[in-house]
Amino acid sequence: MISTKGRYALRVMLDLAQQDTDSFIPLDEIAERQGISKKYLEIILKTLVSEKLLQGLRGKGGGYRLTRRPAAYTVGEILTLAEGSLATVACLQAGAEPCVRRDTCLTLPMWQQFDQLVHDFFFHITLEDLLKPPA
Amino acid sequence: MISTKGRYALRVMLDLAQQDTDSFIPLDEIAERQGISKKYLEIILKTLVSEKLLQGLRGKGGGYRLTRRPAAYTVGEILTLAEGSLATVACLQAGAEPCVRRDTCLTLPMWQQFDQLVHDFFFHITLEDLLKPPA
DNA sequence: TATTAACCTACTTTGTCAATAGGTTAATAG
DNA sequence: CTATTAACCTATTGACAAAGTAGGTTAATA
Repeated sequence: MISTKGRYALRVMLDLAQQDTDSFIPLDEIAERQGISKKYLEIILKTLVSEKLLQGLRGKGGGYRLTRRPAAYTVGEILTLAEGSLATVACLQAGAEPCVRRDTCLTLPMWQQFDQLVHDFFFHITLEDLLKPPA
Repeated sequence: MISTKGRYALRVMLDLAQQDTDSFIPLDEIAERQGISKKYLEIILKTLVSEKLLQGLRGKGGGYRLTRRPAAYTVGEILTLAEGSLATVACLQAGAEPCVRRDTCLTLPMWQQFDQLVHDFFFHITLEDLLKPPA
């Protein structure tokens, strides 16, 4: 289950991509347009800025803007960043301690296969793909 | 992210399938074998019994047993039951109130597509598939 | 120098996950 | 019959995260 953090992050990135401009767009504007709490968005954008997916500029005329072309962002990287991880089960998360049952676990191969599927799906969709009207 | 509820439910069903017997197996045994808290398992099995995936019998010689052949259970149905839902995003859950943005949402088609993928994956794996040693 | 707007720290509220505790009912064995 | 077994049932707990709030600080521009 993807939480609001991931979904909001994605919507903000798309919102910025839609504006199609090089100037900075203030958070107030984005929050209003998307109907998301301004203060809450702040927290989410912080991560996106620190990981260089967005550039932030303070003061008058400031705001946020993309650092790359929309085609150069994958949905997977945005979600992973905002959510912390896209792993389906705890034992497949990045820093997980090795599971005691991993050698005999009948379900592990299935989870691994599914994780691969999830990865392939989200890392092959770019922001640009989502901008195009659905077929 | 699948919680312990779903993962434990699946492991219990597999455990019972592995025993390959018609007699009832007490929860104590399953819990011990799987290394899961007995009391916690009770809660999970309650759901599985009420939905007829398992049959429970009280008293001496009692316990739990499958109601069908392992090939007649899909992983999807077990997970959906234990987790409540497999929906990826809130707006695609069973009783969700219709989203205000659904007509203009750029991400909705992607979530729908992903949900379909998840469904296809888990509802085409049976308990029997998992019993076979991985290739 | 006033205003704008990102940045930063801290807090609150709500809810779920995971588990525990203890009692009640039903089935069997002696 | 009665003791034992084991499912069934209700309630409670602690920990943690999700979602959002509040208010102050820094940096840029007009």
